Amino acid sequence: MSEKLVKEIPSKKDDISKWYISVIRKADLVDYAPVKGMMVIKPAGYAIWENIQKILDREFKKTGHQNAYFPLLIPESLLNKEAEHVEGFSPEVAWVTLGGNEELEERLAIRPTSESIICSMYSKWIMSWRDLPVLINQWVNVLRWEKVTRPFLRTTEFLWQEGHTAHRDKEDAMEETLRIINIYKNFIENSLAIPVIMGKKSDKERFAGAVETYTVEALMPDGKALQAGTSHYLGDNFSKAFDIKYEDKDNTLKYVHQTSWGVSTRLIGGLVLTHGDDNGLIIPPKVAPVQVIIIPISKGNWKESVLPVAKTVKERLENVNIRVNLDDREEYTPGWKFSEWEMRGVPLRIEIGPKDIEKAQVVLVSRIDREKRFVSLNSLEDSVKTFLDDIQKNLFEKAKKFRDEHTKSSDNLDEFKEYMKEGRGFIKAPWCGEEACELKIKEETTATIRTIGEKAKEGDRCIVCGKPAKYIPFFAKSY
RNA sequence: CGGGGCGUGGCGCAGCCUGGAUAGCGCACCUGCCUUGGGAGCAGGGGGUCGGUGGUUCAAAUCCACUCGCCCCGACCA
Repeated sequence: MSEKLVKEIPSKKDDISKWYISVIRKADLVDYAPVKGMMVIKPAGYAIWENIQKILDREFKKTGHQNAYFPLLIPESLLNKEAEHVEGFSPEVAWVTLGGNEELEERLAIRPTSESIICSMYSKWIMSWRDLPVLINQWVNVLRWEKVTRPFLRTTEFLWQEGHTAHRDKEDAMEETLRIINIYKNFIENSLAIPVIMGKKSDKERFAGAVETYTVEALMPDGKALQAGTSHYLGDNFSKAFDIKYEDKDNTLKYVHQTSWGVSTRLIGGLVLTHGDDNGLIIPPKVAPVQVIIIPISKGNWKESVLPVAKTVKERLENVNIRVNLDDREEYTPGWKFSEWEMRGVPLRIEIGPKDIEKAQVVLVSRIDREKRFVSLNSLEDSVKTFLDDIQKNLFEKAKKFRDEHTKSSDNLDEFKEYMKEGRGFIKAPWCGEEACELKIKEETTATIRTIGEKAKEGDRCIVCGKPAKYIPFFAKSY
């Protein structure tokens, strides 16, 4: 696997940024659009998103959520209602000021997130404790005027799902917040094969308007952390700002407690960075639009001998719901096709040639390391399923090994700085809980608290100020 | 938003410094022959006006100004 066949892709190790751009474009996931910072998600990329949606949406529905759709445009007066929220988002909001040729009386924000417009509706809809909880999600686009963009990882417009729920009290809302962050963790680890650490954000890193932000953070191969999903407990901040009250069993009016949560197309960027190699993309089987590519070895009278078998193999796999393609194009050689489908990230390849026909077998080849399994046609379906499962598992194990090897502990600031300079990665270090110390670390290393981690033990001292530590956060540079 | 780099057929680049004739190369594409178990070979062919605008000049891909976009580092950012 060391030899590099696709020479147009720069080495991942040498220059991960160039590698990333090169891979997503050669694998045909994305193209640049005419507007700065905006991208076209092409069919190969969008199909991954559809698979992400399918799996997550099922989880949301299973836990009682329903989908709805709220408008793209938000009146300025609504956006301004929750003070902290406005402050957090106003630098990156795009505005509509004209309707046709008429200047609008009130500017309309293109949603950067939908808390405000959804809360304005909730205040109309929620009257009684019997109306609660409200569990609504929407799959939509949002717009944020980002200064620096990179396809999938940070774009001006992106696709996401945003869940917005309302509950009777803190306990119920907090339970929801945690339920969702666990759904995210399980999905990202099991389906995307990306290990994450789950935890709370510090006050400084918290979502604008939230009481508590829970996050799942993944470590990318360059040692930087990627925020993969967040789930916020909003308390009654928004219900007070938007006047969302219900009459409880005890005949008193109470404010609802809310949550909001989301994951975005950024997950695709994380998937590419985590699993790809110098031959291109590797898509985990569970979300791969094409899980198996069949390449007939076009030799001699292959159209009469090999091709019919290849077609049968395809049908048999389709019958057990495996997403499979047959590349029977005549104009390309098998070797060319191997490289091409590897670059596109198809996790498993089936080769069928004259030799295999004689032996009533096919050759299965893993995208990860080109491990070959020669399997009997009789056991085709089971062999393929097993191999796909193995690939899914191996991708996760590989990523987890990397993550663990790049997670260090330190209780000494100089050592901390050394670690950050060299390999980067997660560093666990005791912290007193003060923002001043958090800022100092950021100034000196550019690392931020990704999650505040577990509670510190008796005797742990803050790595910056030396006072008793409250937590052992995970620090890292971030995307 | 600050510093740096780059925009030339679909992609990757050369040419620019030191202005001058038909803008060149590799890949991709089209036609034909021949091949096919790791990106085959030969022959023929099509396609660009040099990111945009303005200027200097007899003459601009090349010099100057402005502008748009992309990439990297930083700041900012859920």
